[in-house]
Amino acid sequence: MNVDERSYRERVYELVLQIPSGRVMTYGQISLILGESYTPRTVGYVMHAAETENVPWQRVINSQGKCSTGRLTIPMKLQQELLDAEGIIFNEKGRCELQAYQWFPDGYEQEEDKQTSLFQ
DNA sequence: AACTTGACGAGGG
DNA sequence: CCCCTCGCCAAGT
Repeated sequence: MNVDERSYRERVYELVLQIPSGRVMTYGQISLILGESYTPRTVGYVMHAAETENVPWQRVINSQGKCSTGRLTIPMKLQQELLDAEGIIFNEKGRCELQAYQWFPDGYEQEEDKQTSLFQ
């Protein structure tokens, strides 16, 4: 019951489980929300075991809007295909528009000032 | 107990 | 855009 008794991994999974289909979060974003000792790298470390834990691991990508699972067991192609099936569109370079797909939990919405100042 | 290894990210060239 | 370096820290050896 106590939140602090949950393992490092479970806190990450609990957050990932909340990501709606067709939306994504980044490793850095998750680390900022969980705070303390969580860093983008450790979040990535946790996620490599996520496929066996019944969590939508494909909805976590890097800050550039790309999948980065290629080096280990999971082909990047598979992650892209799963996200494509959820309606996410990747360009030729394997990148998607984070502005369109990134999801923020309640209380962590992106500040609007930043979005309006980005004229890309 | 020391050392290595990353599903990362920001910054600089 | 791509490539490199460095900081970060849990887990595995």
